[in-house]
Amino acid sequence: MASKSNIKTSNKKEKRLESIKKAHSKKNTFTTTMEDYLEVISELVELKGYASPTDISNYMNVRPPSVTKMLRRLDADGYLKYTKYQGLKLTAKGTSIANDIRQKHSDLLDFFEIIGVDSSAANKDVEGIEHHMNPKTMKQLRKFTTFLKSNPNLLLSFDRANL
Amino acid sequence: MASKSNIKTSNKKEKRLESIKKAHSKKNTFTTTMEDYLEVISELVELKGYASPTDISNYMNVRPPSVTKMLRRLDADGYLKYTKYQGLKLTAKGTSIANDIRQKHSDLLDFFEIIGVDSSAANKDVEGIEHHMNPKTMKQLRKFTTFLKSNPNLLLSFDRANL
DNA sequence: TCTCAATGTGTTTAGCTGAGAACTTTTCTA
DNA sequence: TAGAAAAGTTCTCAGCTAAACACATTGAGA
Repeated sequence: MASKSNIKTSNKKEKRLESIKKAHSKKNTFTTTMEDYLEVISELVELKGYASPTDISNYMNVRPPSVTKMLRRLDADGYLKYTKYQGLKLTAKGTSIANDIRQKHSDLLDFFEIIGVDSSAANKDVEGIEHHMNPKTMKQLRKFTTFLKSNPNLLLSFDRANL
Repeated sequence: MASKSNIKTSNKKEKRLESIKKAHSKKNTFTTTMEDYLEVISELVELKGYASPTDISNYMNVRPPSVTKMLRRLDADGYLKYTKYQGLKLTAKGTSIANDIRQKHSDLLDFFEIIGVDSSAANKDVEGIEHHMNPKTMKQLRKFTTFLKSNPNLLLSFDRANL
């Protein structure tokens, strides 16, 4: 009886530990939505020097309360420094991620243009896939695109075949 | 006063209509997870002639109750015919989607192999992006891959440059 | 200084995905 | 063929993401 009871206790403890673990690991989750926010913020800063919640709300097509919530989260996770009513500033960590994703975006667009996808469709696809490409894969793609560009005759013959 | 009251009523009616609309449109949502299930099911059927909940559970890395739930959903939305304890059968609609996604998967793998992404990384990326590629983009990519394959010397010079 | 637009907060809603426990059905085997 | 084992199902619940509404607060310009 005593041992059975101990087993039960042990199971409970395990469950408790597991939920604590989950609760903590949650902190580290970085979602594609967060990535999108960082991308938009970085572009706004480049465009007009700052990024107001209202601007972000417009570009992300979400309501201002959602923006505030996300800004607090991005701040808590160290991607930017956000002081209410005072504006925000990307940290090194946030800047790095924003640059990464913007680089991916433009590299992918580049490639899609080369293979003849019209820019409207290309943009749509890129937004979907840019969050799922490993750095290694992007590196290869970049190499390949560079190679293609350095051999314009190849592209010309593809374009001819592609009529 | 009467008019104000009318406006309120009108707003309420609008909201009611909107929620009805949402309730109905919900039916049409098709998620990437559903697409994954269809893909796995289709592959299992090809492999061993049928797809049991346990098999699906293994391949999807989820517990059986989750599988049952998804099967009921896929049935309700017309992607397959599912009779409990009796097995399932993809409908034309479900087959078409499964084929589409499997085609995308292999075309993307094909391309990644050509540009020199190792198959482990390639597989991982493909799983992420296959759900986000438009048919038009895939068509162009397919054309491009075919073009490359029909000009092996191009690939050779890329491989040389890529050492 | 007062007002109004912008911004922030707390709370609620909605959806997706998944899991555990307990039960039912089917299958296997002794 | 009975009865145990395996497979499948149902019910209930939880975690997470995302967004909206209602309301409170702030601050900049008339």
